[in-house]
Amino acid sequence: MPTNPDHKPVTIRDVARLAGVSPITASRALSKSHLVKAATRKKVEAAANELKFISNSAAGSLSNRRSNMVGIIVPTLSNAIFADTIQSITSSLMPEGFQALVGSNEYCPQREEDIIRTFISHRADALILTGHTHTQAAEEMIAQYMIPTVEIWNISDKSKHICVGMSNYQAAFEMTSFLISRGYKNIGYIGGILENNDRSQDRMRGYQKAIERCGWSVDPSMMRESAYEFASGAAAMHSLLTKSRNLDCVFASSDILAFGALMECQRNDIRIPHDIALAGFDNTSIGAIHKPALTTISVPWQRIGLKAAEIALRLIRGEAGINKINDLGFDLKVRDTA
Amino acid sequence: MPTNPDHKPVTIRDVARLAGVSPITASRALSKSHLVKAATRKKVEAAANELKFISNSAAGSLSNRRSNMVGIIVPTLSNAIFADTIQSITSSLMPEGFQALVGSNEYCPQREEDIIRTFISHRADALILTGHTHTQAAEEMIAQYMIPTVEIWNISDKSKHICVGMSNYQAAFEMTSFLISRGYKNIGYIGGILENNDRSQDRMRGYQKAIERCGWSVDPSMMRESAYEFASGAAAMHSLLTKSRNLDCVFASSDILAFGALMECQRNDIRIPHDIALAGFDNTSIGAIHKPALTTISVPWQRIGLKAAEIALRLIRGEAGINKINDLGFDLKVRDTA
DNA sequence: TTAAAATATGATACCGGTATCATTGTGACT
DNA sequence: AGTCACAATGATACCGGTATCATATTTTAA
Repeated sequence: MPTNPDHKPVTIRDVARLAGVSPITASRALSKSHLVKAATRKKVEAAANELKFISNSAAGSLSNRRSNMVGIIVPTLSNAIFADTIQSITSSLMPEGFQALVGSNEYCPQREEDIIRTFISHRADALILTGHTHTQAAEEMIAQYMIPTVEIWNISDKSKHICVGMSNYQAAFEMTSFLISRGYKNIGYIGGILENNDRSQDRMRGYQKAIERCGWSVDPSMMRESAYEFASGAAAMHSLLTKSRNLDCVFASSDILAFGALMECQRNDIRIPHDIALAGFDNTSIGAIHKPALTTISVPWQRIGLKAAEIALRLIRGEAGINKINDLGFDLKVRDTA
Repeated sequence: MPTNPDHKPVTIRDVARLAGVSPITASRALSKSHLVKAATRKKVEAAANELKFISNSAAGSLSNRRSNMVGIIVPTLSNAIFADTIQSITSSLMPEGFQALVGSNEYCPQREEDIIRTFISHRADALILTGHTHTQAAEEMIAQYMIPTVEIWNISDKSKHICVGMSNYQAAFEMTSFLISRGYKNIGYIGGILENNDRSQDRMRGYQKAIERCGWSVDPSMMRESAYEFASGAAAMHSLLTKSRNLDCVFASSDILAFGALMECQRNDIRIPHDIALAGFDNTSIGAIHKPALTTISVPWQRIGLKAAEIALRLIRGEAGINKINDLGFDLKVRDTA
């Protein structure tokens, strides 16, 4: 099991020798097969098979300046929506021969910068980043090394990069407007941490805008900022319940938070939606199956992953005519809780 | 944004020229700094900084035969426990300068084999695989290219590789025994898909063994096999409820399944644990916060990730004296549902 | 003071693929 | 038969680091 220092892996030259051709021909036979005769290709393939040759892609990428790797950065893997996005990106990338480099920055742009640096060091052919919030240095590296970059999960015409996602602002606005239209007057808000998180910020803006559009004024005491964890959502709900007696509805900017809030209500024998209505955001599978089922915003994360992977590949291939903003929309899922 | 074909990235030679030293000295200054004078190192660092040099690790790994990448394969990212494991592995790897290559095989060994092949192609320095079930060809590749390999999530003395995890058999055995000790007589079982999944198989064996130890006989009509999704767990519970009138307890081999089962019970106004007791496996965060809180097996997935990363690094460094089987144990979390 | 050892730097070659250009077949068409 | 276009293969060089060994410089020891 300890690494054997004098172990020589099979090289393309070994394959070429066994097949009786030159190394370049062997190389071509295995990658650009249309350039060699079928018979030659067969011989080379047989030899490669015989030796169980696995091409060294470091050597390949050094030569042709393509690493066949795409770097993906999400805030965290502990949130199912990001894990699922990565899943959908990687499964689009793999059949095209691309390997995903995965990193999570824990909502910290500085850490994102470090990850981008190692991705560039590995000469990732493209980057897929979450949101618009990056450090100056990160943007400069991306520009200097000219790495095609796609941003997912939020859209904005202010971004330098191509975006694939939906308007978090608009979705939060519509959900809040919907809640207002249902007659709720005192709508609390439980949002994610705002710092360095444009999605959280936009969702909060959407909530505020909808409140203001009714001529109401936004009441900061009805709003909570909390980490994306069940327990934090529960704590925020607890705080809202104790501070606001007339609360009749809560909009949580993530299903995780909504679920935490729901649990807190159950603990306090508050009936949902009878006593307090509740809405979430993200449409996680748990919210759909739970009873009462969670009213939420359905985000097309799977299509976001597919589209982001597709665009990344097109950028790598130098294709033109790619939309800068790719709005995949959202769905207001009205279910039991509101 | 389209790739500029005649863009020359900064190389170590550029840095060396600017610093007024040879390329090798520049290389040493940036990696093995103890071999150069402090003043020289300063000059080189300044030059690298000035040019915003990012070393090409493909070139480096071609030369020194170390890619600084570790390949990790889990069945899926859609299950929080695996996403969290990857999170904990990558955050251990990153400070040591290693990049994670992530792949998911969707519980299919053939796909795992393909992923391993691309990992070897990228010359991953080590592999971290889930469980013991691999194809013959995969084992041969690993042996031929002598890739240090760690298996996580299950332990077995039959495996060729180093294992980090816990005994799924023992845990299921103890949970079932606990349920029996609580007086339940008709314990149903909802397990994961058995094919190609040693964890599922071992958990089922543990359940069966505990039943048999009491002199009871295992009743296949009390057992269900289902995919790891809420909806499948609910469906399995539905099936159990309709087929087995005297069911008084259900052991689900995963919290996801248990949760689906719980929802199904709520839909049918079956009170838990009053009418039917329920136990899960994995100790996901949702089970802990839910009311009633889920009785389950706590698996130290975070420590599994840390330990696996640590061992992978030690294997890469050629250290000796690493335990073949690393049993990190488990905890029976007795909560509300049983 | 001088040899020996240790430190610092450099020249060259090589890792293992493939881009590039050159060469040799092969058939088509005049 | 001869010219041309094209298909198939090969020789060489290069991608951008670093291993290896050689050389120059300084320090230590005798």
